[in-house]
Amino acid sequence: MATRGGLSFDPDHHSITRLIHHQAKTHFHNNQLKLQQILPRFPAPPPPSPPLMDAPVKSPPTTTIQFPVSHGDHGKRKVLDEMDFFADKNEGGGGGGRDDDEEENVGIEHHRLDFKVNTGLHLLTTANTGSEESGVDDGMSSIPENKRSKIEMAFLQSEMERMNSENARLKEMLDQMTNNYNGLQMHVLTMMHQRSDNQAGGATAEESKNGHDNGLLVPRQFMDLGFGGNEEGSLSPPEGRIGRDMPPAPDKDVVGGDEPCSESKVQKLAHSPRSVDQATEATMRKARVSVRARSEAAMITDGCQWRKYGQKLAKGNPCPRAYYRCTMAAGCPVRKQVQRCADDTSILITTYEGNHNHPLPPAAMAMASTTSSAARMLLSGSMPSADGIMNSNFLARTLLPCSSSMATISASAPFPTITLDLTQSPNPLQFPKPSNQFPLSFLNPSQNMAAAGSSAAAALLPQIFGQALYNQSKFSGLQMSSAQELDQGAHEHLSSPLPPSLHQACQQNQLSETVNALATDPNFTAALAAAISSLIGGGGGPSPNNGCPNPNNNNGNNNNNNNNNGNGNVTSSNNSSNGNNKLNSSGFQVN
DNA sequence: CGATTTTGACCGGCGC
DNA sequence: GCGCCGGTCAAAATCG
Repeated sequence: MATRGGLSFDPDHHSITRLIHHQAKTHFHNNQLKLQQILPRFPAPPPPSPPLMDAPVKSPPTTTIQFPVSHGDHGKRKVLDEMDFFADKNEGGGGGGRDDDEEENVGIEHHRLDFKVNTGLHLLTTANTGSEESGVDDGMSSIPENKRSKIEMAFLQSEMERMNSENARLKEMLDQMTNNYNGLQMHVLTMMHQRSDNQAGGATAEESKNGHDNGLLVPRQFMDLGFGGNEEGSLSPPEGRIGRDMPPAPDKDVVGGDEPCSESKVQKLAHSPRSVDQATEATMRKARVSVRARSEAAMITDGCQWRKYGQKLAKGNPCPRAYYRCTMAAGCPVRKQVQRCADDTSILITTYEGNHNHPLPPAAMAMASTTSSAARMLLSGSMPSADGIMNSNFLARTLLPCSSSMATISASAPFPTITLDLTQSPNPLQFPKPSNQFPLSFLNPSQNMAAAGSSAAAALLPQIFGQALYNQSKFSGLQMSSAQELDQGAHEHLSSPLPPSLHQACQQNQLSETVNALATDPNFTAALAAAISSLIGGGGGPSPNNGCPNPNNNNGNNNNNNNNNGNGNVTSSNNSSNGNNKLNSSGFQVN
């Protein structure tokens, strides 16, 4: 490694760029030698590089070797040259800037290009891109030092650009393959699950009818990812059910939150004409999906719009619990509770209940599909038995194939609850680190990510947590008929400020990396939190709405109306993050 | 001024 | 029956 092709590589510097440079030059030199053997008609390249790099200098007339150089002499010659070598197809397509007098050389050029393409691996061939650079080597001795260094610099730059783009392409491909793999895995698992359900008599025809019990579910134009609109429609008045607008009685009936798993109610419903559906619905509505995510924000981004309707201090947790209901549609019964973990206040626990009865934006759909799938599977597994016995491992794998340890089921009543823990590290095999993956990632991973789309990351910071969840659900493969649809949705969701390439890189690479990084890299998490804080501008950062209150919740915990902490005045300090609440409600802001 | 948040009060289930 | 507790209501306050 120290020496190659007669050039010495200084191991002390460990300069990758030098190495690349050296290898490229070596390859090119070899190719040039072969060229000269095979195409004796063409004289050995006169020191072409200087003209190549220092544009204005006389360029050898029609010397074929120089031909590519003369193509796109518009300043960014490097790139054009590179493109030329790869795109002989494109070349034929009427390459801009080709002179007529050069036409006679076309055949020769193609011949030569073909040869070059066949001389080695694609990667190496591209390394030869600066074929004219060969002249760099050849004429190196006669070139002034500064010119030589210039040439080398330019070459290195072009090399790096090329490698970066290649790196991005490879990443893309790998991500797609990963997605496909996960999707297939999901399909297999869900089919197995379906079969086992059918055997156990548990997988209901209802679910199948509704198309909710397998991973092949069609998105249903974003409609009610939980139980179909039929159920919600049948149960819920079309509108005016939220908050003050809604008549009290129907609300409670519909929400059913007041009767935790009461069998009497289920039985009552079972006797009604809509018995099975209703019973399932009633139980379903009580099923809860809890998402644990490490976040300093007051609320994770799930794409929905929420309105806070209450806050209390729950027993055993000094952090207040906030109650939200979905406000994206008038009658949406979905509610969620947000509370920080008592043990680790950096963990935000979001518990969802119910199913949306309205269209959802893609980002929201991802979360909704994940949670509603979790709830459905939880119920489908738990309903037949009183204890809610089911194979949690299977469920976990089905929900989160990337990390089977991330989903846990709480057997504790009153509500069957499944917890998706996004605070744990996913299986590293699912997302190999870029640095291991791509030989050209001589940047450290964070740099790599930054290179992939740092600006995009900045633009997406408010969504990253949601995107983490989004990707999680994406890889779960639940509810989505194809990864493309999710991708599309994500593209729509992310589309605005990004150029296509960056957009795609961001979508397919960065976000998945982000998920990984979020779970694995504490530094990244910290940086992310800091960035979010700065974005929010509050600076106060980690004193979110539901952040643990100051320890002055004197009266302690167990007052009837816990939210007032006993004297009603303290609450304002508890909720001192008032300003934050506003932002929270958007559902697209991680506040 | 409408939308949202705050917050004290209220309701209902549950355990004793 | 009583108190605890989780959950919700709804008037007042706040925000944009």
